[in-house]
Amino acid sequence: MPAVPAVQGRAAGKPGTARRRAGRPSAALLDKAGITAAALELISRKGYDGLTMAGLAKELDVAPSALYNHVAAKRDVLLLVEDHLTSLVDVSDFGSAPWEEAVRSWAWSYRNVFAEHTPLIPVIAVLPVTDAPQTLAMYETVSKGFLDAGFPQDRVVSSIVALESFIFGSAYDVTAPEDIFEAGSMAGTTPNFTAAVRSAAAQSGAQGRGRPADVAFELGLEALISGLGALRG
Amino acid sequence: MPAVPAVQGRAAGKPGTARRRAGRPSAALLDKAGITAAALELISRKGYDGLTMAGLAKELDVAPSALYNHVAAKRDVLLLVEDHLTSLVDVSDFGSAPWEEAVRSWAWSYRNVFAEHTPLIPVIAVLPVTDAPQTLAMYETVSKGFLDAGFPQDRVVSSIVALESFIFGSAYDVTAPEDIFEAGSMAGTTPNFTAAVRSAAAQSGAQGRGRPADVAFELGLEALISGLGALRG
DNA sequence: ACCACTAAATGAATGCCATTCATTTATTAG
DNA sequence: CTAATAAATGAATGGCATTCATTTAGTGGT
Repeated sequence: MPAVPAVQGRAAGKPGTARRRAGRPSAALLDKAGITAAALELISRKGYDGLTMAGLAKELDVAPSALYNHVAAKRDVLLLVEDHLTSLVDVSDFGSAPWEEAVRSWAWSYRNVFAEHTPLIPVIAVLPVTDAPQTLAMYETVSKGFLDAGFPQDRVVSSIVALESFIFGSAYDVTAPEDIFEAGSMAGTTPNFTAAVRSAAAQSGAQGRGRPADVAFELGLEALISGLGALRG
Repeated sequence: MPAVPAVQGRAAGKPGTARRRAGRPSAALLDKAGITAAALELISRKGYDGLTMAGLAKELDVAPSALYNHVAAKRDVLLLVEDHLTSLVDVSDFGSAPWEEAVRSWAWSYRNVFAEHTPLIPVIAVLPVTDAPQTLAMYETVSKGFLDAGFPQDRVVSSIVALESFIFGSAYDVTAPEDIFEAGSMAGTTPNFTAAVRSAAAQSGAQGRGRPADVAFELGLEALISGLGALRG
């Protein structure tokens, strides 16, 4: 177990750098924190398509196979990233603000964080919480907020799951192109839909309303907040 | 353009079958409908991991490269499958039942169809409707339902998007393992969450309530229906 | 009737990717 | 001191989507 892992990356592989010889180095080059940081850096620079085990290894100035001493598979890397991102979600209003407001700020923050990381959503959705301590911590804070707000204990998890489902779906929506609903040559066959799309576009142009994805998210979130809020005892 | 494409598959590649010689065959072996059908068959048999271009080609008794005369990339195959699945979504209550009920049956049907096909969700979410005629047709029907129910034109699209986001997120939830929320060794540090999880499990065991994913979906859907319903003029 | 063009197939690459394994070297436990 | 373990390299491996040259068959124009 490495006590204090060495600084990682070291100006990743300058051309002239002497090749490291085989065998265990005196100080470990890798650890989970470093792998996570490098993965995030790589993702922000090249996107999720650019996140390959080979690319990650290069970022860390290490052979690809070295990564497998620390993670069993690429999925584990995604898991590390996911858990780190969850720690960025703002839960601070739980305990200090009314339930409605706490949910509102949590949900917006949660959506915004994962809108940039939608490839993780399939991973999260199936991820046992045991494997993700930060994620578990978030659930604890949110659960306490719901219980303190008077939710019956047996409705808390379902309510959170419902909100989360909406949040994940909405995160995808953020990544959609602006003109996703333009029917093009088919417009003639879909008069009602086409009119609705045009009307929404006109609205968002004239009014000071934000991006379509934000409008839909606000609409759905407020509906969920008031609908779920009615469950409180 | 093939007038009447030949029956496809033909007991896919019996060992003894003579190898087809190179060159264009008299009757086209492939078309989009056949590719779609074979893809669905393959998916249902081997799942989305088993849906490879090579596997699809084998299913159709054809060389992999032949597929590229009909689709530009694998993404196009997914698109064909997506559009076909959308045609299975039940929109029949729009026009014959009250708005609330129509939305309810549509949403359940939509979720159930895509719960088996979550790998398509990232594709759908970014898919311009022009490329998917069945999907466009669904939007038309649903839009008309909203307008007839008295929704202001400029809120229709946002409302549908909000519902869809919830539906997609909930489809993932269906695929989650039952014990996803078991905190295991960390349970001690998350008392509120752990209690809520146990309480929900007890409820669903004692009561006749369905799977957790169904409970959460119903909860969120009813909240959205009543929240969005308030927008009607 | 001929000929150029296009459509639809084969089969052989190509390059990328995650993962595995044998090997080497260093640290640690008994 | 020695055996076990940890952490690195480097060389496979097998699967994957995709491309390209080639072959054959239909089609439209003169």
